[in-house]
Amino acid sequence: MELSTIPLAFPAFEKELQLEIQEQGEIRFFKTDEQLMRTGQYFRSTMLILNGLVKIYREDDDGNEFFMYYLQPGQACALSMVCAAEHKKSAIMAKAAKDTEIIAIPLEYMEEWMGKYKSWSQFVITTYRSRFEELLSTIDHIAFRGMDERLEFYLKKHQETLGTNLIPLNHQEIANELNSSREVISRLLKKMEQFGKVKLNRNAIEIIQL
Amino acid sequence: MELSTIPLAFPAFEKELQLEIQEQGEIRFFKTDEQLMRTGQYFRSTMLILNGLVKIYREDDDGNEFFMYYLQPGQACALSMVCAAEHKKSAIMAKAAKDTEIIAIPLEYMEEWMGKYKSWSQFVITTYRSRFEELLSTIDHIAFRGMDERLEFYLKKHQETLGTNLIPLNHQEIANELNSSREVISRLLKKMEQFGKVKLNRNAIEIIQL
DNA sequence: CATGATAGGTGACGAAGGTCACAATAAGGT
DNA sequence: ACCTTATTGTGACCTTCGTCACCTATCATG
Repeated sequence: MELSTIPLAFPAFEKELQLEIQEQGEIRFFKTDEQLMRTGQYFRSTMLILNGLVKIYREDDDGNEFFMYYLQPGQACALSMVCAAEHKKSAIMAKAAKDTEIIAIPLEYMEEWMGKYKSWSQFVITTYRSRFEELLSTIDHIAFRGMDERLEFYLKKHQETLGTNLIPLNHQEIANELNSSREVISRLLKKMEQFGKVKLNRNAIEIIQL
Repeated sequence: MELSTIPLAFPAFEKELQLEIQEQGEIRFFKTDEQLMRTGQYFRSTMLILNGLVKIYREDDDGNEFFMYYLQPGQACALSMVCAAEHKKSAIMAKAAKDTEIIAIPLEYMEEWMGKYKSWSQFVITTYRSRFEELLSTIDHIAFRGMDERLEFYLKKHQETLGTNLIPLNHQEIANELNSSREVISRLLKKMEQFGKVKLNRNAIEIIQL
């Protein structure tokens, strides 16, 4: 299986790089809702997503969590790169949003390939770049916008990423990810329903139009 | 002058890279409080700080601003790298906090040097990495902490960066940078003064102990 | 179909922080 | 010294959001 999925998820990599990844990387599987990394962990490897979907959270000392973004096949966890390179412990959590297959690249190869494969260094740069923009937009939302707008944005993002109008989450889960409380989310969703923006079902939210 | 300041600010660069920077880069001076870039601008170059100090802000559509971090000599603006590379317009503002000298590197060299000079690609990665961490910590503060803690953190950062206990800012300026209002900052500062953490002067705050 | 268990709804209340109006102090120039 | 202006202090009030208490609706399972 590895023979086919690496070129599929990372077609831009040189053939030799793909082979090295296959040789040196360690494939791991995670079922939906399983944690790929937890806060406080040290990394000695970075993770490339082969297939599935991964949710990245920030977590503070008191256990509050906070959704940041999704990782899709062909992407890598920029945080794990940062942490691995600086020998720092993670302050993030990653959870499988679907059944997910990843390949873990040990730190030493990560560094070595930077000089050896142009497509790898390109990939690392692009990863930082896109996550950087993601973070900036996250900051905008929490700094400048209220909970109502953040909720809409959150739903929109899920709609795009999951490619469906039916978001399979309950109010409590959304509240956790926005670092808010269930009641507040319930109230705001109700208001959105009155405006015809969504339709509320048990354990799912159907997006009509945002 | 260029002959001396480039190696001084960027000692890790290869000799040839330093020479290329000097040849292709354009030196620019900014006086305290002058803007280096404004929101909405397109970049065709990235900026290296030679000396002085630069403040980086995020700005939203309604003109609210929001302090993110300082750039010191030897550092580069990661945002300008992102924007230049993606041909997107800036959503940030940069302002000289002291009289500042920078050198602007056109996009084409930025790309070319990535493959040509190991120290350059190393530098770009490190720049992303450290700004990334800066952003994460910013997110933590606005997501999980109240205004009081954010204010203390803000003052601490200024103390370290400026290397002095006398922060030359008035309440209005601080409020803008924390995206709050003058009255709130005044009240919180007063409270901190009562706790013996700071001493308030007109147009300046003296840090006693945080 | 009875009974928990889980999800969602709602009102009351409080704390944080934004806004408004205006008073009280400096600082600086003339 | 006096006037002007910029800065800071303060009380009243409002909105948003978090929290508590408790209720209702829905689902799954025996």
